[in-house]
Amino acid sequence: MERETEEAAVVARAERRRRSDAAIVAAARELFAERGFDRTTIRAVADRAGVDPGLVMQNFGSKDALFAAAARWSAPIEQLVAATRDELPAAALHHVLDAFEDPRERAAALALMRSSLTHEAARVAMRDEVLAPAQERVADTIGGPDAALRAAVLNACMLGVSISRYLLEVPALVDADTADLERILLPALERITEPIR
Amino acid sequence: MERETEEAAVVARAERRRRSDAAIVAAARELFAERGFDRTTIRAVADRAGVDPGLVMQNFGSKDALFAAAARWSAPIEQLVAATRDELPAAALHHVLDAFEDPRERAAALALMRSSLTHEAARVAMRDEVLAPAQERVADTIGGPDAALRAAVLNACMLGVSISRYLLEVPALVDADTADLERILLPALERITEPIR
DNA sequence: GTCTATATCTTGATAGAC
DNA sequence: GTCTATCAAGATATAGAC
Repeated sequence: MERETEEAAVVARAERRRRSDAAIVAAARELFAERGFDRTTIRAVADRAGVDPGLVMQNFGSKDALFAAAARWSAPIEQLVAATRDELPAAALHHVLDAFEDPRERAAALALMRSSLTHEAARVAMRDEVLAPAQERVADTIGGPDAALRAAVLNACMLGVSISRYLLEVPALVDADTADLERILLPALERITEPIR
Repeated sequence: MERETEEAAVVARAERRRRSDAAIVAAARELFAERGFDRTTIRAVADRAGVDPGLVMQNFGSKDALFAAAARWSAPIEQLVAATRDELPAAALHHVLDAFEDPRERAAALALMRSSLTHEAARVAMRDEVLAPAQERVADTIGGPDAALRAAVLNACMLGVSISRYLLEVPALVDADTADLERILLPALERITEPIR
């Protein structure tokens, strides 16, 4: 009997730990997304998660490690690899816009994006783990001598629209819906991915 | 004679003040461009300018005021208003790229751009004093119901390319020269500014 | 597992000597 | 005009009690 209660205690402890960590990561994601890395404090994360600041350090080790756990953004690139050249512009557009639909993914994406200009780890993650894989897939589908540059420009345009819409909050882009963006953006993206004349 | 030496002293004092301020603003511009608002300290600015930290506060009052003096970016929009609809894509492209040629303007532009995602004053300045005026001029030239949105998307793409190239340092964009960017980007921008079919 | 207390550092800003 | 000295606030991180 003693054995069982011990096991139960271990399970309960692990469960509590799991819940605490989940709450901490969720709170960190939100705050990093709202304020960026530098202006987000361990204390503020602990407050929002309803735990003690010391616990955050205990469980994650450092602020940088917490950021890495919270701002990891892995947009699924299946739709990107599956797309033919003709489908590429629409696939790229929705590849990005879809990321801002699911609240969790949205917060993680915003956290990484907002910090990518002022936090070195975020910049490298954005460039090498988010943009580079997408660029590679797109370049493969485009082909030709300028493929890498064309894919990079396509990426850059989608990034600029995302930043303007979700971070800078440019009115015209905030007010626009998905259909508006498709109507204006798709023809332009087609000119980037189209075969060399 | 006493009068004249007094005047000379005043002039010399004003001259020294002018030089100190210029050195401080130049140093601040560089550091804000390199590290952003939060990671730039008054002490670091003073060090690079070769003056005392106290002098920076004395002459500018606050870190925010120093940022406003250093990161003010007023890209000339004459070429943008003068452009016809056909000339608009090229004018918009060079409107941006030219800003990164002159070292002083480049540093001021980078300072504002880098901080615009994490510093509220920089975000508002970027949105309302840099993007909005350009958007207005472009929209006027484009005309039609979607003019504002089209102009905003054009702005966003140029911003995304600038951020990817100068801040994130995406290799394919860093390696590209002006001619490369024109070749890839211009046809795409034309699709944004062209008349409704 | 969780929290308290605190060490250590760094910041923006101020007061006053020179 | 410029610099020295210092304040007060806030940060991350650590050690140890519970």
